[in-house]
Amino acid sequence: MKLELQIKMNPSLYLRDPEQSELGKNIIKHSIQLIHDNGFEAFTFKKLAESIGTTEAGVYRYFENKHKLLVYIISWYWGWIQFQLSYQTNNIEDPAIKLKKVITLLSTNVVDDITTGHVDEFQLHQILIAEGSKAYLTNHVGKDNKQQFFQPYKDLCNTIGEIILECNPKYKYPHSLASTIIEMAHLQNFFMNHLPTLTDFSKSKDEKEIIKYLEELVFNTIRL
Amino acid sequence: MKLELQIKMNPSLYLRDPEQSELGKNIIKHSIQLIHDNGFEAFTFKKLAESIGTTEAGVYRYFENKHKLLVYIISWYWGWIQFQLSYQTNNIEDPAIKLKKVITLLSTNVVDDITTGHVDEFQLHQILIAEGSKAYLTNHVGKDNKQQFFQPYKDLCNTIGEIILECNPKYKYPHSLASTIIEMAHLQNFFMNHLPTLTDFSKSKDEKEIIKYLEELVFNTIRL
DNA sequence: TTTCAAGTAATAGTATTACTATCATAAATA
DNA sequence: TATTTATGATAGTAATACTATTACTTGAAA
Repeated sequence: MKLELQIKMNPSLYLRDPEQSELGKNIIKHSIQLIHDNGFEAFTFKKLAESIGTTEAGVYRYFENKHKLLVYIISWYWGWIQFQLSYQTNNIEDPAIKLKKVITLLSTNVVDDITTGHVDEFQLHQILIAEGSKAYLTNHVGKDNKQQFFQPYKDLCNTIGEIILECNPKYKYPHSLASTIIEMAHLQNFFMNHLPTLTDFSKSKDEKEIIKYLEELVFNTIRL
Repeated sequence: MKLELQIKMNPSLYLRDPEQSELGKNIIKHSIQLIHDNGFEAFTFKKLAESIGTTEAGVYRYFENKHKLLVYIISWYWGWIQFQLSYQTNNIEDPAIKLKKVITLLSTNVVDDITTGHVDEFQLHQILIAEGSKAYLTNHVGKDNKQQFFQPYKDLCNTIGEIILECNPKYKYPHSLASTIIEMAHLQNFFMNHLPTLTDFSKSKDEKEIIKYLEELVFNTIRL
């Protein structure tokens, strides 16, 4: 039996639900491919339409603009990470082990058993590293936030914050530390591969080094 | 006597040196104003030209495109921070005090004595918070890096790394910790103001809280 | 004093992007 | 069978990101 994972998305992100049609699924699939290959700036609905074999207008029936499409796939990713997290930490008692799982999960390209159809999680992880912050670094963050576009990110941050508090109930900055872990897992990876002198992992270029760095950072700050 | 601070810029960033003419200085000044007010995405050379009272072509004589202009003003900022850092830590022996100065410098809108003419450092700090990572989060990072566009950032990161090593010569991740400090000083500030549930500073919205958080993070991880 | 180059301004034009609108047709559904 | 719905095909617009051309101004060298 194959399990199908469905992640519930904020309907304000789309005009027509891309999960409900072949064209919709193709839009998601090819968006991930194209953004991964050429970056978000070079990504246009015209190129996307050509790559799918539909027209620009066809894409616009699903997504108002490319920013919402980016937020959509990023939200999907956070939902998926949230699931992975609850799955992987299920039945684990020790919060320190849970927190280590979190760090590893965020720092690694997870190879997954559970099928998610048209979504390539490896490419999505790469997109998050290079484009993730573009979802919120806009002059319309406030508006987007009011529409709950960043809820999956916030939920994840809260979940991680709770694990941090399980480790040390007196720690004062669980949310900030959670967002630091998330962002740094990605950013140190980007630096390691593109601006290596900003890190200490340039020789090995190994994600495990990032994990070690983050573990040291996190566990030293929460054990007071 | 007023001191004039001149920061040497990478000539590959511009076509004509903006420091050498009134129009050039106006381009820098109004760019900072416009990017600060409307964000980098909404910023165009046409709007810039209108705001200065010149033409689009006039701007293109100085900068090839708006990305290079962004990198220019960001590089200028890192050069300025580098100067502030050496100025403020001059004659200080204790590396821990130096490191605290670093954290405060990066987290705070510095009000400055030394005149820098047409540049508004307060607005620049805000630009760095919201747009800083867009300088390198592109599909042409590699090319830009080869042209040394990120040298001022790297220099700063090395300087901070050295201070970290003065605190603890055995610490294994001085560069990664330095880039973490820099990026988090900005990102936690952005989150505090725009996505407050990702931080623990939402009530006070006070930069001093960020400084405390970062100090705890940094000093707990380097004292092993 | 002329001239010649460098800087600036004004205007026009192009390719691409980010959309919107319209109409036809095929498939699903009532 | 009628009708809604999704898609496809085509066209068009406003804005963006440039490039090119011409002409005027100024200041320094010949």
